[in-house]
Amino acid sequence: MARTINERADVVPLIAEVFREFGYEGASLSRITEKTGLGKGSLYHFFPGGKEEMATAVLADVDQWFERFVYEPLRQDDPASAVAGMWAAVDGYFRSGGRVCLVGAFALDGTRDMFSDAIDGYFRRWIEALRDALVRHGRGDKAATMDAEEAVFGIQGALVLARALRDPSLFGRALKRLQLRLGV
Amino acid sequence: MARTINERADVVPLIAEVFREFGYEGASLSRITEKTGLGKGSLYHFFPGGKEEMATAVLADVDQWFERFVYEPLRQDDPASAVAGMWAAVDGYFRSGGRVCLVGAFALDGTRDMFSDAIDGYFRRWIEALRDALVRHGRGDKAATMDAEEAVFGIQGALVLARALRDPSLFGRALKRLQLRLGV
DNA sequence: CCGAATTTGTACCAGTCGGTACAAATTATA
DNA sequence: TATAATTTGTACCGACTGGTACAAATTCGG
Repeated sequence: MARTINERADVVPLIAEVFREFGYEGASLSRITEKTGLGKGSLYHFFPGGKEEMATAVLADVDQWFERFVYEPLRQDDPASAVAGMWAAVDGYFRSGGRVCLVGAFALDGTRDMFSDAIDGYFRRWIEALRDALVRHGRGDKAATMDAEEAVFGIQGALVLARALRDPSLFGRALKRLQLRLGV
Repeated sequence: MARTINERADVVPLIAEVFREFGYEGASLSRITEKTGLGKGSLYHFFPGGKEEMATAVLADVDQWFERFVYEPLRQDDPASAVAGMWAAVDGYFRSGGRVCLVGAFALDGTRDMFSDAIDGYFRRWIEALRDALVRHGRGDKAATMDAEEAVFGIQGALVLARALRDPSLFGRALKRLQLRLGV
């Protein structure tokens, strides 16, 4: 019938927003069609696997972003500037606390079992990349692991709390605090 | 038809488990029926307001538990022992990372808007009670607030990460770390 | 400009959702 | 034991769920 300018890649971030806002179960196809402007025909053309494939695509998209702007720099760049870049990237990505972590949200309920590999990989590689940078910066192996874990779960908790209290500014405060703790 | 030993109060924790496991949207009445062994008739007898009233009751139950075993001691008991008691209570309540925070889970998706007062109050009173204890212990006002915030969002983030990585032991490590940070 | 491939809207499906109605069964009161 | 109040199972409701089928519209290759 019609050809719009939408490619699959253009739609993924829109679908991501719906998942972020309502969770996997709450993200109904009707809400997704509403947000994307695509009918079921187009949606199932792009994602023959339906809702599950949409979520997989969204998770892959998120993963790709972090891989490129966070993990890879942590592994390759100068440790100090890579870590500094991480805090900036994270603050930007989560809109200074106004946005929630989709992977963290999926992890909390039964959705996790559907996407456990993607969810596990996202956090594991984040922690490993950060630990790697800390070690290269001179921190001991054990301490670096703990520090990396603390930074990552600190970010997740700050997102939860900022949203629960409807106080995005808490996220910025928390990032500052975590940054100081890391001492890099 | 039948009279079982179930009182409303006995059913609430069971319903809580369903919400914890599947989230608000994913907790269907059929799952709740299955878990509790109660038919719709009984369920709507106890909770005329339906699913929403069940969630309200569950949140009130959680709140009551924390008020009694965490907030109240923090406000009234000797600061050092109350804070120590908090870590023990939290570790026990969340089953050393094997259990998720229902309030945190609700906070992350669209469910928050339905129960924002309960969610907001749970975290706000927790932080305030902890700050209060820290101040009585000699910490300055500003620093105590930051410390309290960090402890609470640290716990939340540790729960997210422990579940995401399927590694409950991470929660214990995190609690230890947060406890040291607090220095009480 | 024509035919093939792609893209899309719409109607429809069975299943499940939360919720209601109500009679039957059980318990409590006397 | 008779009766009133409580508790419960079940059938049913309209709405919505994710998903399928398919023909019409559009775009693209020649």
